[in-house]
Amino acid sequence: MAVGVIRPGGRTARVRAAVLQAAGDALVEHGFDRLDLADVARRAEVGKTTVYRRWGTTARLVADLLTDMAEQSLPRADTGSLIGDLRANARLVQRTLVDSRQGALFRAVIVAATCDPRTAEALHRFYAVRIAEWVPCVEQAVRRGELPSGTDAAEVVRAVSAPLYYRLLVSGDPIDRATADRAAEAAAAAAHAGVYTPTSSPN
Amino acid sequence: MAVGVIRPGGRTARVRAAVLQAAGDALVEHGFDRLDLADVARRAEVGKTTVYRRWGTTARLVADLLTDMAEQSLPRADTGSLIGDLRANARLVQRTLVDSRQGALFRAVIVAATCDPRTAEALHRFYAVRIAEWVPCVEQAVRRGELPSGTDAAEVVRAVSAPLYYRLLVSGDPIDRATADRAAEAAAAAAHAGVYTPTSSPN
DNA sequence: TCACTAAAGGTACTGCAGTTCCGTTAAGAC
DNA sequence: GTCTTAACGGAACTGCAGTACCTTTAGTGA
Repeated sequence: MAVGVIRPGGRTARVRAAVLQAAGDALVEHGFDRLDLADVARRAEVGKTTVYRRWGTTARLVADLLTDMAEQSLPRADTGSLIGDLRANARLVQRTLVDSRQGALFRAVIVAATCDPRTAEALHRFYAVRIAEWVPCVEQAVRRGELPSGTDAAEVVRAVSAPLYYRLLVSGDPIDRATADRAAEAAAAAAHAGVYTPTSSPN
Repeated sequence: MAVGVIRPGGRTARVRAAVLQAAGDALVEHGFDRLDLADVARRAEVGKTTVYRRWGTTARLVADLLTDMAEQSLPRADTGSLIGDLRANARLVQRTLVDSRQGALFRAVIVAATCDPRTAEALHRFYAVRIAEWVPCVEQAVRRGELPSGTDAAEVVRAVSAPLYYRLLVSGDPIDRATADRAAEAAAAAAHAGVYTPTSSPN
């Protein structure tokens, strides 16, 4: 066998899957600050040396978890109207952040990103993928004439999520369905008013 | 002297001030994850035992730092128009988050809040104070007839900050002045459309 | 099926964050 | 001033996260 050949098949992949699963569980239970690689190894029934060798730090393990999460993207909605699509997106984000497992996981992952540049990059890629998935909703609305042409679609999608993440991380206010709907309506209203077109600057 | 008397004067206050200053410096330099109480003690020229005894953990030290920060609130603007006031607020937040010291400090403090419930409470109080400071801008706009009566003023103020914090913590997109202005305009447009009135649900 | 070696596993070690213990300093009541 | 004790300080200790080193397992080309 040739020297330096990478072996992704079988065991290696199995170990990665087990460790990422265990890492997710540990993050949900203790949060990122109490994440211990030896504990992850125990849960994954894998040698702790392996975890330290392949990932090195908790932040880089989370970065790998994120690239894994980015691959399982959820499909966007297509309700036929902008507000319907944005509301569907807002409610999806709301449900995710409120869910005890997913919410804890997202919080942990965002914290991890502030500790390591590579993890931050993985997080930004993850959200770039998620946002790109919903961009067509806004582009369709522009084509239907619901929104001014030149509207920055990605910015509209970001505007829907922003108030929900703000509550999760900053203000601590509850994230209920009404909040989600308001976030969708606010983004739609601002887009209608032409706030997200590059040229205009109303008032 | 009576038993159990608290001694806040002189030394105790001096130690607290020195430690909080040192904690801020350390947070800006290393971030919350690499915050070491022994290092803080060294910077503050204070015994490390003292820091461990009075604060115990890094998260609780940050909580104390936050209550200290909440006391030095910045005055709100009064430009005479809603969009003027909101833009002033957005630009203030933008400058704060972009500033290398303040930005790092806010990031660290938000991370710390995810690690300890008491720190989270301190963070939420801090933002409650900051938001309350700007609420009158929106209330004045309602009185001037710029916005529908019944508008949730605090929600409008939160809506201005949300996109900026979303970029800081989640998407990683740059936070420039144009972003700040757009955040202010979006909040104003949504408020105009009646999104932040409890009864209505446009569309 | 065999030979080669990438990758995993086990165990003993080390450094340092966090604790304990006890002596010292100074705030504040009288 | 003087006495009490809250609060600080130094130094030795401990437990565990992270490392080093060597052995074992199993993926893959021939």
